[in-house]
Amino acid sequence: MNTLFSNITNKINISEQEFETFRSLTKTISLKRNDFFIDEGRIAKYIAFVIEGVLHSYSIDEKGEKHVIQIALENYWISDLYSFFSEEPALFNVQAIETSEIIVLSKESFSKACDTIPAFERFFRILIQNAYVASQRRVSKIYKNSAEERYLAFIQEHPEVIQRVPQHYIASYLGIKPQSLSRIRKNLSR
Amino acid sequence: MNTLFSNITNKINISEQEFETFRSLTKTISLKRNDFFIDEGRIAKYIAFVIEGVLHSYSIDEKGEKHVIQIALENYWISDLYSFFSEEPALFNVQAIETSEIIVLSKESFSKACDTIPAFERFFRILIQNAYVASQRRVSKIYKNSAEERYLAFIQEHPEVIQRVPQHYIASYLGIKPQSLSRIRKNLSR
DNA sequence: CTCATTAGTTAACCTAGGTGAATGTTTAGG
DNA sequence: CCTAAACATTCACCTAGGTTAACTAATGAG
Repeated sequence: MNTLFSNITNKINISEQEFETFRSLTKTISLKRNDFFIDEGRIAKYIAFVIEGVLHSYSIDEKGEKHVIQIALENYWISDLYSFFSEEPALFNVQAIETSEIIVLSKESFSKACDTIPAFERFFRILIQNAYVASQRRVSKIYKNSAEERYLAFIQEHPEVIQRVPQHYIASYLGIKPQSLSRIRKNLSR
Repeated sequence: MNTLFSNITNKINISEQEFETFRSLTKTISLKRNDFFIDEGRIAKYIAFVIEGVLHSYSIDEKGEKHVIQIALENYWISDLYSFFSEEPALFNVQAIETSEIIVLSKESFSKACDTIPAFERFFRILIQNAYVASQRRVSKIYKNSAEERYLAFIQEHPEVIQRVPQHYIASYLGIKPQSLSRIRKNLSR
């Protein structure tokens, strides 16, 4: 069962033939643990769909601290969408957490896809829209909930991530230090 | 000089004629201080462009706390874009801070605009994209900077807002209590 | 014009989460 | 299969920002 096909047809209606046309515009690449897919400061030429493995996006601040933005495992799209669409330098790094297999789409192929299959324009609008909503939810959660509440919500919403991703990535995603996550987990375990 | 026309032509190329077509799909409405433009829980039927005045979007959490998401003065678009595009109930309220004049576009008119003037599809993709980037920047700032740093950055980036909007809106936007903003301002003034 | 309401300030005290450092545990890769 | 590196835990101490509450200043509706 093709995971990319169902990911797309969940959002827009396209025929298998159209999907094949789209698929021919993409290529599949492998990444080893810690390989970079996108580098902060360079233009993001591709967006990726994760077939196998886990990637994450993050930025580094002036104090050298890493801040995880997104953790993407199988069946998720990841990139610096802003850089991809605007062709401005990327604000984030995107890097593999474990050995991964991804399908990548370049900006040119994206344009071709939109030209030949009009529904794709809408697909990518929805993709950004979802990313936007996710980002807004995140702002809301930071303001409304304590780190402990955010951690509990994260476990609920992403149990698979908890299984597979080292804890300090999750701490960073939640906006706290690994030590603090440790403390929170300890309190919860009583 | 038409502020809406230049707002649009900054992002896409359209003729004056096309703009007039677009303009005929919109209507202008006035809001008094505290009037609601969008209610949390109901579908956002419109997006607004502010001609005169100030609006803000916010949500209320379980503890009854208000959290300001966006403050929009002249020449800004505001709505619950997620609700507008997905036709799901709005996550936010949008309300006038002072007496305002806005141009509104309904979902149907939006579709018509996209059908008759293809470039508009792109215009709205860019609108969401910008909203998305703004939201991501906000997450970054919360994680990377202290409340004082965020306040200083806000003054830099939005001096007009500081002039015109009561301080507690800004405190809420920054994610702190009005008392804390007062304290920060006091510390800065030495 | 005026007064009730809304906005802002200050201060004493509290708490969630950061810091630094020591210690234990896993794991990737030669 | 071993070991250096990466990851996780714990603890003592610190600090930014929250809380409560009292007080002052500004302002808009009648």
